[in-house]
Amino acid sequence: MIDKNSPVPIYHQLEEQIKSQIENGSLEADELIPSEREYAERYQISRMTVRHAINNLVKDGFLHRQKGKGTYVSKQKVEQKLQGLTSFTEDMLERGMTPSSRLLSFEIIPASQPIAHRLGLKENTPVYEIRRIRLADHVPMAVETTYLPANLIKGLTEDIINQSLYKYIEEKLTLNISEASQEIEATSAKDHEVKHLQIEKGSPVLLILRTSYLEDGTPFELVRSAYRADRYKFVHTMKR
Amino acid sequence: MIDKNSPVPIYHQLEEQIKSQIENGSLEADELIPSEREYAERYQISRMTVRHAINNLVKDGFLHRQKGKGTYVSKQKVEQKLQGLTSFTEDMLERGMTPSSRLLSFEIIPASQPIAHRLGLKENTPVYEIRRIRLADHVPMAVETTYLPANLIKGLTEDIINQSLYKYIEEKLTLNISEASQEIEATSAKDHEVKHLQIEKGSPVLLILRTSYLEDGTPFELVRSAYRADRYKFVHTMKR
DNA sequence: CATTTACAAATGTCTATACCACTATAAAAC
DNA sequence: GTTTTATAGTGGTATAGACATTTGTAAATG
Repeated sequence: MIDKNSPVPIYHQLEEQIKSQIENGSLEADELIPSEREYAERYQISRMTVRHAINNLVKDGFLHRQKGKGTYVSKQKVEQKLQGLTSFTEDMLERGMTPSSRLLSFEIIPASQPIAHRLGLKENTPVYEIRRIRLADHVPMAVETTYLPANLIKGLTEDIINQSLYKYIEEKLTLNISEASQEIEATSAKDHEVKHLQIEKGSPVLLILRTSYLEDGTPFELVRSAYRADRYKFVHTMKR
Repeated sequence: MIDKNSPVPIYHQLEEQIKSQIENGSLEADELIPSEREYAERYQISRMTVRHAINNLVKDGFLHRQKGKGTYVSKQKVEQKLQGLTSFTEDMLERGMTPSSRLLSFEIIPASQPIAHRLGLKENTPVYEIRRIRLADHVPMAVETTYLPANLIKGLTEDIINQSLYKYIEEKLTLNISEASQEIEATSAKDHEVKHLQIEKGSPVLLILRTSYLEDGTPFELVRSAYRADRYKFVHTMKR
């Protein structure tokens, strides 16, 4: 079960083991899992290592602790997936749809004041501007405009943004994407959105403005998306 | 600085101290904080205790670690507040507005199939149904319908929901609120929403459907909110 | 029988130490 | 001068033990 000589840390092995026992049902919801001391004894590992594993599972909502009693398995939530910061492509694949894009424009422009402000740049700093129609199963889903600081996200090409921008940022540029903040509102479709999304004039659209950050807090991406309200619903979870 | 005899844990004291140093600027963004060994030496505490404190701050996005180098202060995000699961009242106060409510109805009804399903109940199980108009600075902001399992959230009164429902659940019922999942979409206002929100027919509204969970994963609340799109924007952050 | 007390078991906090992997730099070798 | 090698410092993992706090139960007490 636990391989002490494996390069993968013991706490992570135990974590995965408990998680799979929850998922395959051998540990049921509301059930008390073995105590920390029992895990430690059973696998001949330290109790602190067991705590490390269990703490991670508590943080992710799989378990919850009760002092003096023990650690219980939490019920599976209805929306267990589709959380966290994802790209349009990742999002659509999760929903079981086939994502594609139609590129409207791709250029470097000087940042306007509001865009510069949100990206923490000086006005007129060069930024990539990428305008796209996003499709799901070949039907227009959203019109999207992305701004990226050209001095930070270097060497962008059409190929890269057609593949995976996040993958490029994380693997080629070795930058750590940490989090994003979003503003979500409802509006009526503007003229160009009516055209691109093939909807009636005045139809409601879901407007999402996202600012994404690297690990050190630097904003690296600003995305304005206008989604067809009849085809898209934003889903997320949040902690108390 | 650190009081070993305090009933508040050492790791928590250190956590608060570092956090306040970040907030008052004595630790600046991108700066390397003292090493774990240095904190341990300086306060004569164990390095594991220091790690406990730092890990919590990393989890909350105040710091980020880099193996072999050290631990850095992260830049403050623009939207640092207003994250996490909050009530309408908490939300409005954060936004600097004065919240109030107008109760439309408050009764116990048998749960319809869709409501029962989302709350993990059998059909016709009794649930509280609370219909309210939510106001901010005395202007209608949203119409809201809340469903609560009557067998779980016992003893509800009008007084309680006019005060703080979450406070009642957490303190009087001693239940631990853990998280919520939300579905957010844009629609056109229905007739009754037009009336209650004092908006034009066909105006866009932001529809939020929230299911809230206790620590053990039990759903305890279902809320359907229709917000005036011209006055409300939903803001949140999410981790990669 | 009811109440109090004692105890066992669980998680929570904390210590002191050890070794690993990674990074940057200084010293040594070429 | 350039390359290699050693070294020191950092966070990452792991150990073995100690005591505190909370909870439930069993035993002692009234």
